[in-house]
Amino acid sequence: MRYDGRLSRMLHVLIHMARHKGAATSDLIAQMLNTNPVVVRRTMAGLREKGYVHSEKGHGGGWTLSRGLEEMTLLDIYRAVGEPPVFAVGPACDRPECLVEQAVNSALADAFAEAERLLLERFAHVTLADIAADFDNRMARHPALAGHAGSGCAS
Amino acid sequence: MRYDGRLSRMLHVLIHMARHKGAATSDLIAQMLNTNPVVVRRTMAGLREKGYVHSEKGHGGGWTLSRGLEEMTLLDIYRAVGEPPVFAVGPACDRPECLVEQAVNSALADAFAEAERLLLERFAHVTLADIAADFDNRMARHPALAGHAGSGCAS
DNA sequence: GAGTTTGTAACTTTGCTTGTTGCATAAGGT
DNA sequence: ACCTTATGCAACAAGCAAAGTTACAAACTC
Repeated sequence: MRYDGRLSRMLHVLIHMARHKGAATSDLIAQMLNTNPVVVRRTMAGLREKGYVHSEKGHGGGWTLSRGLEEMTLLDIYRAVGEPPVFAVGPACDRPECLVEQAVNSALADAFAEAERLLLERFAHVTLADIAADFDNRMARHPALAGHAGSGCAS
Repeated sequence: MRYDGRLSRMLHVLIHMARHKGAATSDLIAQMLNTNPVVVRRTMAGLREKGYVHSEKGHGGGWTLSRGLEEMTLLDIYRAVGEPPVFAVGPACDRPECLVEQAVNSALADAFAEAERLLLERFAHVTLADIAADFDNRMARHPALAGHAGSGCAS
């Protein structure tokens, strides 16, 4: 089963936007993510609804941040992209009649709930500014890799 | 993104097998899971390789447990079904050149690693016998729902 | 008004999981 | 011996969800 990369991609974009002067067009963002502008609009729409970004049409339009990176946590963005299911494994069926299956689901659900709680709690304590700071550290060590170079990710 | 239900299904089957006299054929198991025998063989093959179950051909053949439920943990079975990825969300790309993306991946990877550690540790402490005991409790409260009734799970 | 850019709907492509079919292999029953 | 019952396995088909694509309307700037 393949990963849902929306959270990762949006974090990536938001931090780039913070370093970008003026509005970033869907086209520009799509190039950064190696995808296409329609997909960008689709995903960014969620962030706009929650008030993290703003979009403007027409000449000079595009996307801008509505607040500082220190005011956005991983949890915020996770929720804004639609709170995709965290776990890739889960119950085979939601309302099993079989009592064995109920017992199995219950055991798994307990374990997953605990892990999810830990994960989201951690998400809540990491701001995008923290990640940007980590980026600055990496940048200081490898100044050559500053830009995006359009290379993105081949995978 | 849809769940991987292999772990759940195999737990379900193993507990049924423990209550079943003699070998259970792939066909019988398939009916319990509302699937078909080939899929059962495919998945059970992993458990056989790890030594949790045994299969025999021919008349009276089928699948049998190779050890008691108290000697199998959730972790064991999770590993036997191929250690499917636990998380449904993840990095958009594995070896990003972009330093921003590296910082993002690093932040996410830390959080996921911690949650996964917690989850697997919990898995290691739950035996199938624990789940079977829970089943017995449910059974005591709802004796009418004892069997499978072939209904399985419509979803 | 001309040129940009987002917004959105509909459709196509892609990748993965599951389901299905077909046949070889092995064991038991008569 | 021969037939029936099973697993083992490979190859193919179907279904589904995410991503990509196309097309066009709406809104904004110059």
